[in-house]
Amino acid sequence: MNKKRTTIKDIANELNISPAAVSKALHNDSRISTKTKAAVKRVAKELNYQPNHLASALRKGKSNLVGVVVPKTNSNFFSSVIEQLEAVLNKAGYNIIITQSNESFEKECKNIDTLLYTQVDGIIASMANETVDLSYYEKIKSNGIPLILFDRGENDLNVDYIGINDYESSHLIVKHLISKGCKRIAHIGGYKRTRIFNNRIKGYIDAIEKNNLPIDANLIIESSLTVEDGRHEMERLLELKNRPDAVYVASDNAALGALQVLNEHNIKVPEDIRLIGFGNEPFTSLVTPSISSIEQHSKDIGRLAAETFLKRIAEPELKQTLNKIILDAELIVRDSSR
Amino acid sequence: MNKKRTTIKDIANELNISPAAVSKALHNDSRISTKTKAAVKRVAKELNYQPNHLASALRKGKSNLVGVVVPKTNSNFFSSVIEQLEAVLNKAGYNIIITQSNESFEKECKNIDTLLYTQVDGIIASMANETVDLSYYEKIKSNGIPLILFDRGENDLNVDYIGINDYESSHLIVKHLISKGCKRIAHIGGYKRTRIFNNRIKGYIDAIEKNNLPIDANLIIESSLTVEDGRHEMERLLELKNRPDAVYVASDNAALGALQVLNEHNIKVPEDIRLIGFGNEPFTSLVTPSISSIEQHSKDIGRLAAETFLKRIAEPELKQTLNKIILDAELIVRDSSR
DNA sequence: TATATTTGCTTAATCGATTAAGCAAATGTA
DNA sequence: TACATTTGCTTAATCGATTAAGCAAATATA
Repeated sequence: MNKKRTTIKDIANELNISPAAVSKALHNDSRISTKTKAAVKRVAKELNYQPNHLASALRKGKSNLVGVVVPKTNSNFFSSVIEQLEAVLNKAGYNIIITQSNESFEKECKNIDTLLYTQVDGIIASMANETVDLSYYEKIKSNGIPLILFDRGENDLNVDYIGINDYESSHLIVKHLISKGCKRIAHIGGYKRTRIFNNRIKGYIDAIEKNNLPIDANLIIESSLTVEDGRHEMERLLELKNRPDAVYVASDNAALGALQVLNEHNIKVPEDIRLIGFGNEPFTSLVTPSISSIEQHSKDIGRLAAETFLKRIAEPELKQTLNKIILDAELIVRDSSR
Repeated sequence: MNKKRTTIKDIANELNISPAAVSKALHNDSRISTKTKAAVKRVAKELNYQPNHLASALRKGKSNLVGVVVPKTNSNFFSSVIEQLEAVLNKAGYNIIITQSNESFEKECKNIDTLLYTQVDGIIASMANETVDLSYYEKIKSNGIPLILFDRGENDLNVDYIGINDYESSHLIVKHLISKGCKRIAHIGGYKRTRIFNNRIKGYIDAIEKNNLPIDANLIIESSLTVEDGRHEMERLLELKNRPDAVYVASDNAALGALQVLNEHNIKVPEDIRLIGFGNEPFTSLVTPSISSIEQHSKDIGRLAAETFLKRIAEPELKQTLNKIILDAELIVRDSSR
């Protein structure tokens, strides 16, 4: 077993030239003869040379690593965003380090520290539900590396952001439900402190008012949007004297929980109550009845986030400003609201 | 904005001592006085010193990064394994780089190259469905860094492996179904070339024979186990003159597809046909009827994989041998087979 | 008191690749 | 022919932290 890895020095010795010449040859420097380049590349292959990334990263002051912070990778949305990030960034010579916050603020801070410590060249993040204190994100900015937010972002940070139009999504949903004859539309939403959920709530309220329906505080609920939350809040809605005839849930998981409860109570969906989720996770089309939902264009978001990062790296003189890319959301109508 | 980061040299200058002393003080070397250590740490804090990971990694010959290769992060199984890997390895000072193969052999090879190039100290992997050629994994071994496989592994590589007892799982399932009176049990499995799926098939066949039921080749199917495959293969099973009275599907996704088809055909589950999946993904308890499945103990697998890696690092003299940790699987009985 | 040991630091080499500076030979230009 | 430029390489410094080797002062031991 060859204990030691091949270095440029080994190649240099083999050919009786200097390591510097080898380095330049491998980078196709114009001041190296074609003959030498060929020889270097041949020997490099023979000795199975693998460049030492740490050494060049140290010397060049950049690691070619991009840190990614997401709440959890097990949703189709995040894994699909990550897939695109990887595809675009790999092509540009970057690798990504993925970390999960599990929706915990504390874990998120640890992850950011870890990434900064690993000398990443930039961070692409989507915030945990819990995150309100932005000091750790300010830390990234003051470190001088690009910070790109997606989906769960925050205007106050004044950085690049890519997401969908949450406010408009709510309008799409309410309009659709009203067109189906609904008059009492409930909203099981996320917490207002998270900007995207706040936008969905605001969109919901404005759309209801715009369509001359009354606002009923009992029909507007904030939660963490887990399956369990969906179950619990749906049970509560069913206890109301005046039940809703439609429920707009701000996540597919919570919508799934709500659907279970409706099924258990033998309430017909969509006939008795119409249901709409958010995120267009694959299971929405697989459950019975299938759940209408909002497509978030995860692939576009991933691609745009990666491209935005590369743009920042290419033009570091551009000063960081709030630069939002907002994609149009799309309502996918399925059986639960037909 | 402080362009330059603080280095040990800056601290050394501030205190008029050598950089070497600073390095030792920060590592609590016994040959540095308590006074100096305190001063160094105070100044390090004042100047907001962040150690340069690349430099120490280069010098020490290790990056403290561990590469992870999985087919896709969007299942609960893999994201849960990754969560545990991260937890255990972070505690030991390692960070992880996650890559997804998307079940593509080509992508998997690229990922491995990328990880080796990034100088990871080890690789923890679960193979893509497509992977048959093991040369890339041999490349990892010949690189001298530990390789740990989990779930989708391969005996021929002679490395550490952590997984559940697939063969025994099939026995559990068949036994359970027979206890419910089933006599024609079908198996929608994965491809035999993947060891775990082959073991499930062998376990299924042996269990059927052990219970004196006839083997019917029409009831044994190989596929990629996606939702679509589950749908398609279930349709085919329903076309048989002699329909099965139970279906054991080797993945939850495919089981979900099968369940959809059964629902669409108004075939009652479990009364007419019993159904069992594999993996215990959260949605199995959420669909109607809920799907019986095999719990794979993802958290244990993640923890054990991480610990195995750390053991290899701690005792590099131990020579790589086939070292399998096989966990007992657990059958979770739900409505689809009750 | 004379010698041995310990303490607390410094010096300098090192990890491997990159790159500014420089030099000799080859080639071009007047 | 005399000088300028280009070509093709070498030398040596550098990135920042670590560490073997060494040295002087302080302390211990006989």
